[in-house]
Amino acid sequence: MNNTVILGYSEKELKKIKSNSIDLIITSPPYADRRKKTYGGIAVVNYIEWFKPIAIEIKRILKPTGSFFLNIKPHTTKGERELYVFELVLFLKKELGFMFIEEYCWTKNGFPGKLNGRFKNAFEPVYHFTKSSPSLIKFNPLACGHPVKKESLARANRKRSSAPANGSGMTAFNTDNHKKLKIARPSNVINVNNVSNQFTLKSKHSATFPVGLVDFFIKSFSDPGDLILDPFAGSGTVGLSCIDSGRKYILIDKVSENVDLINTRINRLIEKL
Amino acid sequence: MNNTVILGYSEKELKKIKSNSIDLIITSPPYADRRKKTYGGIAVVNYIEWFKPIAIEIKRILKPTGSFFLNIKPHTTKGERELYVFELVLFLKKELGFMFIEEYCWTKNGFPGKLNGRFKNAFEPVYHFTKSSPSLIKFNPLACGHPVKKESLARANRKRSSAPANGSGMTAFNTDNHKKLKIARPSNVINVNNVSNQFTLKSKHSATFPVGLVDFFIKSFSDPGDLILDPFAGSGTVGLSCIDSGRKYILIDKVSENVDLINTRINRLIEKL
DNA sequence: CTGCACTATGAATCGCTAA
DNA sequence: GTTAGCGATTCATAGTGCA
Repeated sequence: MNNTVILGYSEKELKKIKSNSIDLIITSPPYADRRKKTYGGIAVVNYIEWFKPIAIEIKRILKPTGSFFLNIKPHTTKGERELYVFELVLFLKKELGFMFIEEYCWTKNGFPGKLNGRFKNAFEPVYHFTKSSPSLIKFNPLACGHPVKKESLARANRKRSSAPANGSGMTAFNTDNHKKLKIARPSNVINVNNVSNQFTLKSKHSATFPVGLVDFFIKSFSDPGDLILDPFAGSGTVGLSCIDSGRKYILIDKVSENVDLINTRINRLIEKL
Repeated sequence: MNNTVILGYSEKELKKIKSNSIDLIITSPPYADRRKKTYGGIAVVNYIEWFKPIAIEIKRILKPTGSFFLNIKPHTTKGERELYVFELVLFLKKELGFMFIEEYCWTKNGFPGKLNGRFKNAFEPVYHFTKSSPSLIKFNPLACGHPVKKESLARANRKRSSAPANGSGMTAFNTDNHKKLKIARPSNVINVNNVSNQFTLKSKHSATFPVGLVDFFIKSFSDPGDLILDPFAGSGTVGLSCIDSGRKYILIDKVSENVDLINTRINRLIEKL
């Protein structure tokens, strides 16, 4: 069951997947009170209950070395930001037994919008869960590292006139990381601007995450040949990232227009290669 | 009781402050399991219980038009990020009756650390609470807006050859905001790098938030002459921001070295003016 | 005045060691 | 066993001094 796009309900389709068989799961499920036309619009008060059967299957099919990334941000109601996402994260750890590793911050160019009672929203969280201790998790910390800045590198290569005043600090600039790899450790803030798909797609699907964001997690937390799953595939961005990086994918969506769109995008990418 | 620096315990000192008298409260309390030497190191399991009496007083003394900003980020334990901060935010809303307006994201240059099992931490949240509906809250949305980029302004002034294909998007560029004020609406992501205080302070106090971050909230959510409170003043950055922007301040800290440090920094700033 | 060299440090994180 | 404390690692930045 590799490189498949499935039209169906995740709560049913995930049951057909073998336990401990998926290397990485990354998804942006429908947010509460959103996408009413395509996904029915889950109410805030029902959100955890709605997500629970999905989460149980995710935990079952994820490999012990695997990671689960959840992108979700609550909307505002009458000027207040909803808090069901915090409750969901707590539920996944305390009730379902996931380990909560980290919250990443995806920063983007927010929609300018009106000068109303709040600033524009320019970030979304991505929550990172695992089944086992993080020391056992597949992790390539420098896969998405950015080049060390010129000044830092220059300083590393410069001859020291004297030892540092104390034991800390400057010693670091003589490490393999700087001198050989020239790659700096990435941070948990990932800046990828939203891209409009109005010029590339004739579709009404609102773009979820951009491919650059998905790339970051797939490259950092899986290896080529690994199997990646997105149970709410939307426009199929996860599939495109997998093709680019040599991973296999399973994409599930219950909306047939989305599945058509995914196949169109994938075929177009494959033709290019 | 204006422009005062108080040596004392916040849970006691706040009781002396009149109800509905403070325009804005911004603070970064000691995080759980941190600063054991100066603040005793509150355990994760006791954190909400510890913060509750402070929060009750904050709600009492804050004006109905006022805002309360809380900067706190949980540490990691054995590779997992703690979740007590999410529980605290839920508690403040559900049990104490605060309104939760927004989560802001402060991005900074993270501590490099070694190439272990996680990326470096380069952001902290700031949670925004109020006592009343956000439509009643004091808010200057453009106080910290940055100038509109040249290209956006050019587009706004350019004559449209045709109406936009759909109702969204381009219309925003014809607003007063762009054409008259030439100020762009700020976002909820605030990038202020940490600054070393090695040359400005001979002190062991680690700088909490930088003055640029405090400026952002004080200018956006209060007016000149307003009264600002920081119940965990630390090195007194909130006081410096108030002096710069013409606000009055009450700073409280239980560590006498911190109070000395605050007075030194304030006196030095006043001498410069 | 500009530019470059140099330094210290940041609510970091993990793992080892001593108590 | 359990925990507190300390050492090692690491990179962007701003202030300072000097050419």
